[in-house]
Amino acid sequence: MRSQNSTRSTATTIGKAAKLAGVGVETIRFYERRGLIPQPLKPASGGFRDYPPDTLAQIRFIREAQELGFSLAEVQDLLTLRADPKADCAQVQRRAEAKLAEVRNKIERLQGIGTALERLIAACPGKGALGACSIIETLVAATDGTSGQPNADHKENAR
Amino acid sequence: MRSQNSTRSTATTIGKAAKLAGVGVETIRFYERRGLIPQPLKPASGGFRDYPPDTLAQIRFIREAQELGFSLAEVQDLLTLRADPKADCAQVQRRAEAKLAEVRNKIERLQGIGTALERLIAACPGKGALGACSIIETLVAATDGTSGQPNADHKENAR
DNA sequence: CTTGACTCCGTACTAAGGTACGGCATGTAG
DNA sequence: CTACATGCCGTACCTTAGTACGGAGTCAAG
Repeated sequence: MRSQNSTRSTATTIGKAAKLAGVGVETIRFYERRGLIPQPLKPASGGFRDYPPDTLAQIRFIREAQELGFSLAEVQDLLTLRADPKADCAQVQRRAEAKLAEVRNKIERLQGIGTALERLIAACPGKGALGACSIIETLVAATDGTSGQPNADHKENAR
Repeated sequence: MRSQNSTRSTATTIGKAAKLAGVGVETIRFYERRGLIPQPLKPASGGFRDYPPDTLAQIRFIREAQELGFSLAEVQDLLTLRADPKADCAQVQRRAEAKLAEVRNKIERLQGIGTALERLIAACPGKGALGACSIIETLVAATDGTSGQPNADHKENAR
């Protein structure tokens, strides 16, 4: 039983926070150390830290961005877009636009892989041996990237 | 000055391969060790390995997929979709479809982040202090994610 | 034939992103 | 009140994905 601050909402301690955000307790502590999320101060009255929903959302965001190919450093970058109250908006806008371009680029490239997979699926007759089902060829055709032709006379580059 | 030999052009040794694929020599060796790419055998006549364009394409594909959030293990998974000549097509198709679903999911989530960024950009008046520019809030609204909170009494508590 | 750049191979080290562990403090249940 | 789960904190360890290094061997030019 608590005497002070007796709202019956069972404070979100780190363990619950971890469960709610879908990460491990240690991960939260790690993010705190890295400065990716703020560490809630423990109540002066003593006891455990209480993680606000805000921070939980932030943790989920971190994981989300990470799974989509952003490093923690980049995520931090994204986070400062909102975390810095003294940056002026124009600057934030520029950075946001840069990130947006990155995101759109990622989307396009993923669509390239998606298209390649679709073709691969379509190309397979559904049964029997394959051997000609090449995502890479399809992918290269879909996305390209300085490809080389098979059997091409490949001279150049003397050292 | 090189020999005027049309059928035989300076073999693509590992160094050139690395340059062509945009990775380091050591990375190629690492991929070989991991079984992500085949290691060309050295010519019986002695000398250096010759990397076929096929393998170069594969290396580029690996990097591509990796930057889009696939681990090397997952990339390997993608690669076996075409590398295994004795898997029957139906099975490959199933796996390809699963991967395609993953890809589409990634795209959707990226679009969520993209939308959030767009809103962030639009919301900023262009000048002045912000404080209300929150990608996370926007993002959470756009993508959501495990919106299950057991009787959360919390709203705005600490700041 | 010598030089120098490059290959080959094994082992070792690094960086990022966590995970685990041990010891003590502190809330809650029985 | 006592047990026990959980919080707190620091340090150590792990996995993934490379990088670097050292001492050979090899090729191509000068």
